[in-house]
Parts: sequence; C-alpha cells; structure tokens
Amino acid sequence: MESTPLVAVGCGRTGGLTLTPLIDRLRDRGWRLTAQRRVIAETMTGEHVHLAADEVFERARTVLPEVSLATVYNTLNELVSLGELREFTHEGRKRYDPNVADRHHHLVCVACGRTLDVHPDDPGLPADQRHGFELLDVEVTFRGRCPDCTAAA
Amino acid sequence: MESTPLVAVGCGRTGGLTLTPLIDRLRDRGWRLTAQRRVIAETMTGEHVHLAADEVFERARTVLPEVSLATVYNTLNELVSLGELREFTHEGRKRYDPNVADRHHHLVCVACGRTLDVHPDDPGLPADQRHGFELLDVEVTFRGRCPDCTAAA
DNA sequence: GTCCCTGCAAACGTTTTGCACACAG
DNA sequence: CTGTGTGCAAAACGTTTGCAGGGAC
Repeated sequence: MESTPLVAVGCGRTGGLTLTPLIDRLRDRGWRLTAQRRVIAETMTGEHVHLAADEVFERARTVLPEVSLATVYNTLNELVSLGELREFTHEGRKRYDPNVADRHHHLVCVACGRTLDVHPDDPGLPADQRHGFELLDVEVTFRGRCPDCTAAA
Repeated sequence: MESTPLVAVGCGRTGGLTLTPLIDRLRDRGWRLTAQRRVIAETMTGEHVHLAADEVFERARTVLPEVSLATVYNTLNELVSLGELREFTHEGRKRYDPNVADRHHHLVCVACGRTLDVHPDDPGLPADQRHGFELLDVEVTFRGRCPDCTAAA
C-alpha cells in the first residue's frame, strides 16, 4: 500500500474539538470500505481511546457479529501503516490510539490500565548522552493511580 | 553441540562507582543459590544490558548447558519481583535491565534494537493534565538510529 | 468482472504451568 | 531431611498467515 502524506489537521491541542472523522478520512483516501472495516473504524473513533485488538473485536462484534478477530488485526495493522492509528504496547499487549493529529504522550493507571492522553513538555537528551544516535522520536509514559483506584484502595 | 567462545558480560564500563554485584546482593538476601541461578544472574550483570529472555537463555547455556528456558523465565520473573531487575517491553518482547539503583531511561535504535541507558531531565506533568492521578513514575524512551545503522544506510 | 477483503483454522513466537525429580540449606 | 528449584513438555497467550470464497468498486 502506498503512503499518502499525513494530513496535519489542527496541530497542537484539540481541546475536545472533534476532527475529521476517521471514516471520512479513509473514504477520501479511497480506502475500500466494507461493513467490517467501517465498524472497526467506528470503534476506534473518539478521545482517550486506547483499545487492544481483542477489545476492539468484542466491541465490534456487538455491532456486527460477522466480524473475525483476524480481520480486526489486519485492519488495525493497515490503519497503523496508513498513519491513521498509533500503536503502543502496554503490559505486553499492543494497543491502538486514534489520536494521531495531536502529538501527545500517555498517563496510565497502574491498577486498572486506564490510559489518558497528556501533553507534557518533551524532555531533551543532552548531546553528550546521544551516543551518536540520530534522534527520531520521544515516547513518554506517566504511571500513577487514577482517582477511582485511589478511592477503592 | 559445538563450543562457542565465552560471552563476555559486563563489558560496558563508564566512570561510575562500582555497585554491589547482583550475586552478592542476592546472597545477602538469602536467595537460594543454584548453578542455574548464578549463571543467569551473572549474565544479567553489567551496564547497558537489556536482554530478552531467549537471549539470556542462549548466553547462559554457553556457560552452563544444564539450564532450561523455563528456569530462565522463572528466575527473571523472580528477580523482577525482588526488585533486582527492571522489566520493559520493546517490540513485543520483554527485556530485562539490571540497572535498578540508577534511575534512568532508554535510547533505542529503531533499526537494530540496540538499547542504551540515558539520563534526561524527567518531564513534568502540569497539574491541569493529571486528571486526578497520583503520579508514581515516568518512563521515557528515545527512539533513533544508532551510528552503525546510520552508516549502513 | 476484477481485486482484494473476509472468515476460518492452523501456525507462530513468547511466556507460563504441571509434574516428578534433584539438590541446597 | 525438607523445601524449593529444576528440566521437560504441554498449554496458554497474542498475533500472523494460507486458503477458498464472497463482496466492493
């Protein structure tokens, strides 16, 4: 599949603003639209969505029982290749984040796994610690305990 | 079976102070010491050591063929529980870092997976983005291309 | 009609576990 | 001697893939 340039819609914070829906962007790109793909894309729409493949599968099948786990994996991988989803790993399971327009990091609850998008200042890496590397990206994960889990403890 | 040259562990030296070797700390804690456990612990000794379980297994078996992969997993997990190793995930595989005394983050080559310890200033998370979480930890991963892979490209 | 997307199931790589035996303390 | 660490093999996961059939364009 070829890669169309990433649409930099609304750099910076979104502040709750809804961007062009994933479905619409995909249609515009000529993505072949099937019932399964539509349901999967709709499942991945929203803010603070960080689902693992089997969670996407469970949600999708409640809407469309005629969907298989393999298709969920295939579709998620394709959306990552297209740059429409970001993939990250939490506790050994891959998770998918639809928020690609807005550069951000993650705040994870160590107790329940709930994950939120946050925007800290990116840390720098002093030149004397770069070991000759060409820096491409920084990923920051804050770990903590969410209000619900703190209350329950 | 062929005999492979002995793999040197703990070859990375920086000008830091020498800490109590892992083995000694474990003995002091009354850790039951067997040949397998000793070899695994020795494999995990050094700086910039970020091995996955099967890599630990391969290195350990060159020294002690009477070691099984299950024991490597059991031992690594126990050392993580004891707080003597840190576990992190890179590309779906768990890796283990013996550097627990020194708070640090990671610089990973996206091409070859080589991982180094680095010490950037920890990013802060503005109060208005904490979503009520009690912050416990920050994990930072820099991704880039190491000198060798840059030269090869 | 042509592709390519789909479901199914099997394969895959990693990690865990059940069990009888061996050995450190 | 006792408790627990061990090897082996099988199972448990999450993920990918091969294949025949079906649906979007």
